[in-house]
Amino acid sequence: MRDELLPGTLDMLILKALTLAPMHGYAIAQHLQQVSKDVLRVEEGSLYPALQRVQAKGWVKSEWRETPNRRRARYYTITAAGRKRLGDEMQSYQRMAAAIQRVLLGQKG
Amino acid sequence: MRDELLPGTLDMLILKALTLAPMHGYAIAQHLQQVSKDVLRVEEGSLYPALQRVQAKGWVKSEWRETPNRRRARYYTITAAGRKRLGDEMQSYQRMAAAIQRVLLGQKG
DNA sequence: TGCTTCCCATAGTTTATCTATGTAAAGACC
DNA sequence: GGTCTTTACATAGATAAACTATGGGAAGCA
Repeated sequence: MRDELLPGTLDMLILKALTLAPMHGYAIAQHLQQVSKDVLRVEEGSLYPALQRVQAKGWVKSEWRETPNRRRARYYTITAAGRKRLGDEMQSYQRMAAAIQRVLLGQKG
Repeated sequence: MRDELLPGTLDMLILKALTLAPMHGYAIAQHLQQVSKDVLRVEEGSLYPALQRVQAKGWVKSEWRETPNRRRARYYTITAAGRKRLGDEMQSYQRMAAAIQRVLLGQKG
């Protein structure tokens, strides 16, 4: 197991965060860390490549804006395709998480 | 999300399976698939490298034996270090799985 | 002036999994 | 006797994801 993140879940978590509001990268990381009670920590070296990834797939779009603090930041917005994708990923994830629980708890198949 | 497995969980699942009994690779794959109700499918190209990985770390040991079918197979047994490791990995996994659920369900941190 | 926080980004490495492929033996079927 | 399926192990090469390390810059505060 890695340290701060379950591999394969980052894109999903990013998309989920963006359903609440358009956000810049830094805010996404803060949000995930806060909601997860400090369990999920997204390194910048994971976050920004991931944002480029999901944008390249058409799941989010982005634009430069000014933050409330008067700083420039790239705001990401989830697209319709992104919402569709999020639904698929969540379903797949829940399926696997439930399956793993069955294995770990030693329940009968 | 990948297709058949949550990345980062395979070693843990293998170790968990081996707490039930020593098993050969093929049996481990069958066991995981069955207990997970066909959700978890471990490809051979993932399984055997993983078995070498956990053996190299000292979490399992192995020996050639004869199966009930009179075939030769390499049986893997979990070690004390492996049980310790399994406990750590399960705890870490449960922590992250719970954190991800909080994000996906939109609960407050 | 210097420190901290906010914010973006990339290069290079590591790790994990998958695809594809090869070997081989047992048993069933024809 | 020949073929197919199942059981069983293994590796090479590709792909993808995440990490470490590093760089820049602007705002605000001491």
